[in-house]
Amino acid sequence: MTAGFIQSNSALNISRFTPRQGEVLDAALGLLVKVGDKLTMNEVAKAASCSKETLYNWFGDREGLLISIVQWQASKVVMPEVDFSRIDRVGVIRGLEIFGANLLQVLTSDTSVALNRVAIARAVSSNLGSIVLENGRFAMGKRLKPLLEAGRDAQLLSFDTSEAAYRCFFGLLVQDTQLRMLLGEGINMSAEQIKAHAAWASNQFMKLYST
Amino acid sequence: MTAGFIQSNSALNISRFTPRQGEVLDAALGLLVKVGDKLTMNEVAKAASCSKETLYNWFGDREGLLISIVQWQASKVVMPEVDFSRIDRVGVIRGLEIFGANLLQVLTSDTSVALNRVAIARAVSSNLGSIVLENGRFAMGKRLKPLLEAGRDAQLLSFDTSEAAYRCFFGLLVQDTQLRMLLGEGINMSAEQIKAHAAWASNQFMKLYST
DNA sequence: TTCCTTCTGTACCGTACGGTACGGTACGCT
DNA sequence: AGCGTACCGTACCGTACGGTACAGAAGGAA
Repeated sequence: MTAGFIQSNSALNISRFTPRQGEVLDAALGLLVKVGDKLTMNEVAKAASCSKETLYNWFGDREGLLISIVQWQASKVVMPEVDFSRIDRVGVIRGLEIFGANLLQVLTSDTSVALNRVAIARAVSSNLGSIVLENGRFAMGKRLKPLLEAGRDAQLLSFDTSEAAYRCFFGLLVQDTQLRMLLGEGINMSAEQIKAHAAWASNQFMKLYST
Repeated sequence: MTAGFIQSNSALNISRFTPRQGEVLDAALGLLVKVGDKLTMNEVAKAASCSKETLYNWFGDREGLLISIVQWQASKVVMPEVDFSRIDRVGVIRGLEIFGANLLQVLTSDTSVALNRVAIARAVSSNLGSIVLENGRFAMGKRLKPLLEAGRDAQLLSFDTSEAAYRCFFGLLVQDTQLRMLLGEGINMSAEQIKAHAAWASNQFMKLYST
């Protein structure tokens, strides 16, 4: 059980944005965290020291800018990658703990909260929600499932579908934390608390799914 | 293990709204479910066949109207009440199942999703989020904890705090369902699926917390 | 009847904001 | 040098929407 971090989108941090566009999107993201959905194009242009016309040339319209912000952020998130070559019970638990701590860390970050807020706010009339879902929850599932399935192959875990097992782990890990943060409750989890909770969730998960 | 339904706010369905105000709030709620946060005062007035001036007289401003909608809806939600006089292992499980099924039913309803969406959208600049939290997640905890504590008193369950146990049950029950619905994923759970999932969650919960 | 209260319907005001136009500048490239 | 491209800053337009004002209907009390 070892190793490093991988980009959440494509291998070599290739994104569809130029460096300058990245700067603009960083400024927009920072603003989004501050003011939420009431972010205006004027404010973005001012904060990024670029003209509104450039914003519209690059991103089309406000919706396109928001989508680009989400994709830009997703291209920056890194998650741990695990090595399944030599897997045992302790390795599975370690993998769950590392993955869980990282996931919880991301989900409780200001950035994630802000992006989910705006995606939820616009979910009725936009597909921003599905993009967030795709780059967030769905991408996470694809990361964890190999570990779960390796555990099952090694006769360490028992479940019908890795999807169901992932959802259960997610529930144990996140509980109502994310929703409460989205609703504005000021929850501050230290790195230690996050680690401890991820360890607890991994432990509970093993109680339910280990052979 | 028996019995009925209680109002989620005060005993006798006394709310701070007149019948006519309730009609207006019902119309507003229906509209909110349809169009989400971009609900306008003009639309509400039209849908409710009342004048804008009346809306402002009754509810102060748009924010006040939204708060009133939340409180109006909360005053209509009913949850099952359980009888703890004769409690045993089967009774605890039954209580969890009934409670869980009702909670999941509420959380996956169009109304709940719409209200949570608008509360989340405005969480940065308004206290609507805390009101939703108070009437939703928090009120639910107060309903379930007596059952959990009765189970502990009867030596059937073991946990440190009923809060932690409740959060774990919530996690097992809701998992990522609510977030995905908030983000616009069309999840339709039939009453049977909800019941089955509540039973599964109750069962898993007992594996973790029964003595 | 007259007066008062409460409500509806509509017209109106001010402003914020998405989107566009355009002049001016920096920096290539030939 | 001349030209094109890409960008900044700013002024501007149109509209949607929160909030207010007001005229008049409905009904109740005297």
